[in-house]
Amino acid sequence: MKSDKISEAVVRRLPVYLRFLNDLQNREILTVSSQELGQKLDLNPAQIRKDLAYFGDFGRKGIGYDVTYLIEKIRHILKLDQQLNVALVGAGNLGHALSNYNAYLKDTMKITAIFDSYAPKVGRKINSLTVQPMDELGSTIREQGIRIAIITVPDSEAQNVADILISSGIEAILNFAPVILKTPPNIRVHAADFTTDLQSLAYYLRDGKEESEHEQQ
Amino acid sequence: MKSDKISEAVVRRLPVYLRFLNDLQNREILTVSSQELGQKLDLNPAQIRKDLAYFGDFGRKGIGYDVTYLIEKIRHILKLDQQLNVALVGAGNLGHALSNYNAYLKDTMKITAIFDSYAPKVGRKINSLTVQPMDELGSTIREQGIRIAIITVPDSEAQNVADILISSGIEAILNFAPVILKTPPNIRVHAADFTTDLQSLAYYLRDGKEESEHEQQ
DNA sequence: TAGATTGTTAATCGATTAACAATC
DNA sequence: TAGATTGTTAATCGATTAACAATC
Repeated sequence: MKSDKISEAVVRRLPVYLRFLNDLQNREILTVSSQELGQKLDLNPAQIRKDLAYFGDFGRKGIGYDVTYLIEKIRHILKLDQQLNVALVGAGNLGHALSNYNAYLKDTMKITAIFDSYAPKVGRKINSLTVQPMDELGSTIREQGIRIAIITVPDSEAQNVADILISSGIEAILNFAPVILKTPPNIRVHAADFTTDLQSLAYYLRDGKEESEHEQQ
Repeated sequence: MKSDKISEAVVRRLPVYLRFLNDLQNREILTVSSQELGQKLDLNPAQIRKDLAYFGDFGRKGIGYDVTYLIEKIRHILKLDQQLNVALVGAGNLGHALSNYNAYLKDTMKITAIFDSYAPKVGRKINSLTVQPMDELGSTIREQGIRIAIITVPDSEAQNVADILISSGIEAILNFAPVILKTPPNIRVHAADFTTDLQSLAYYLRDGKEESEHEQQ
């Protein structure tokens, strides 16, 4: 059955499926079942079948899923079957690191513009991209048809940068700054804040006596 | 009411509360209600009260929560009231970037050792830490009492590094490599894979006609 | 045909939210 | 006292899992 509203949990699993399917394709495996998929990805096979069935009948009863076909379908669902240019704001160490992932993201998604407000950084080259000043942001976004931005500026600047991005027409933001951005409801924001990840990880450390009853899942 | 098993969703919100409370403390605000908290963090006030109540009665009816007291409590729950040393494996760009967050994490969590398997990187300095070879990993982890590790190596090496870390006694891993690590159930792993974030973000891009009915939440 | 595996409905489980008595 | 706000129970909502008919 098609459409309904798709939950965020489902959407977040799709890239995970895609990544593993690409792997299978590289190993020239033609077909995969929800059971194998579930085993490798630590997910319930019924969940995988259900996730995929939201978008169409991609499998064949008795057979499983054709790897190449499913890749194509998921890429389409995620809109990765078109070139998506990404802007990166904040040319610090983290921004620098992320721009290296261009190769991994292949042709479909690519950081094609880097901005920084700090004058001495402007004009420097990062992997063949030249760091641009913030006042070129609007025009570059329009020219390159950029719809997604990554924020890697210090937290004190993040909200301001987000506001500028949004007024320049950006639709989605991946925010690495450890702050909660206030944005209009039609802008999609994902938090990629590793300090939160790290701190929640500490909770699960074992600690001798009194709390050894929380089973770490 | 104390204990029960705490869900992961609850644990992941605690660092978010903590971050905002630190903010309030810096602004010398003494007290906060679940309503204000909910407003700023985009969460339901009842959820916040319930989350906190799992761990104790931290609030005062009619008043709210004492900021300083609540910070202290959450820090204790997350085990951030002790020094936690963190190992970082992979001295590439991303590893380099993360080591800069030491200042942000304050005294409680700190990257205190960096490892890399690539000989020319060994011996280099990154923010006052010297990159160590992989064969010093076990001894350093023991000496420094390190219990948490961050993996920032290429995906092809990630599983191998994880195995080494686990056999050296690490309890929790923050994994930046875009692979699903196979680990024993008593090891806590959080995925910090920004390629997944980015790809799921693309799903929510607007696209003219046929799919304009998925409301982006 | 027999075995495998999907798509889907129904059952279960868990998390979020509403409501309110207790109380500062 | 009146107003505010907690902690907690009950209601709701949503997501996961089990089960199975359909079918390759």
